Amino acid sequence: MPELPEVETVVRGLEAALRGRRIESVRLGKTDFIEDPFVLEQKLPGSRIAGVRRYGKFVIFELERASGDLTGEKAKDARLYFLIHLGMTGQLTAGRPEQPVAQHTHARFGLDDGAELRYTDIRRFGRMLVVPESRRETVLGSLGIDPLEATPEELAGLLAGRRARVKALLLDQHFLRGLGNIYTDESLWRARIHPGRPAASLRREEALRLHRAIQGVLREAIRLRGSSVSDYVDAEGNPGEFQRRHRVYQREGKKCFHCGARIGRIVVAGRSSYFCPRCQRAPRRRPKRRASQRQR
DNA sequence: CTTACGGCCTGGGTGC
DNA sequence: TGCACCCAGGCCGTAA
Repeated sequence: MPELPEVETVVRGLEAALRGRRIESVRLGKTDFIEDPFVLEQKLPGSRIAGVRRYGKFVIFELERASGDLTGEKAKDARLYFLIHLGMTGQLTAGRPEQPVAQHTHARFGLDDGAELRYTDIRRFGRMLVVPESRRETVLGSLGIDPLEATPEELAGLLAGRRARVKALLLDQHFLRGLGNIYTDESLWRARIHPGRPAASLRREEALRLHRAIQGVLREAIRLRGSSVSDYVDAEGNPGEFQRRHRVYQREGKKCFHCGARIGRIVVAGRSSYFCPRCQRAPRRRPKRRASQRQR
């Protein structure tokens, strides 16, 4: 499941392999995950890949249109953004066109050095769209801050005053951009915070610990080239290694690396949430507002 | 506005 | 061999 570290790994691989290349051809298979397939076929051939970047879980190809076909007013849209969200099972790989084509490969882009960029996606939960500069904000503008760029104060400030459960917020791409189920669970375990805690109930010290945990987990995961749980592979088609370092994710019933208690699973924000019931204490049951009810 | 929740998309894995 | 069912992440609509 591509989250921030996986997308970052893919982007670094693509950047190294594709920067400066010109797209020569586009071949599409199933297109129901593409906003407008015609625009892809129309705009991409002839474009040069000026750079490949990550924004949240999006891969962004910065494209420069050949200068010849641009005039006057349109020049400001000379820069196009080719946005790809890998969804759950999306893979973006760069290789030789003669390599066998994997099942569920729905887009192939021929490049001017003879290489081929391929998009493979079993579930097609991914997304693909081309937007001009002027529409970039519409698509990406509502996303939250990048967890690797956020300062401890920033995160603590955003969590304060929110009644939603902390895990729901961490998963919300409009709150933080880039975390998914694996890295929220791993971060919360590391910070020893129960996923069901209301965000506002976190003490300052806990919020700072969470910030530290998130950045630590993400940095290590990037260093190990992401987690390959089901389908994820990097730009060269190789799996990552961080799944070996998972401490709670999909470890229900196994021993906690901290305390030895059995890892539990509950549903929070509609997602399976793995946690250690001893290290990550459950929030107090909703206090019934009876004056007579006393604590402990 | 905020929050919670159910449903939808697709197809691999599982259990019968 | 078949088949119903569950689940995954993101998103959207609805209700409180």
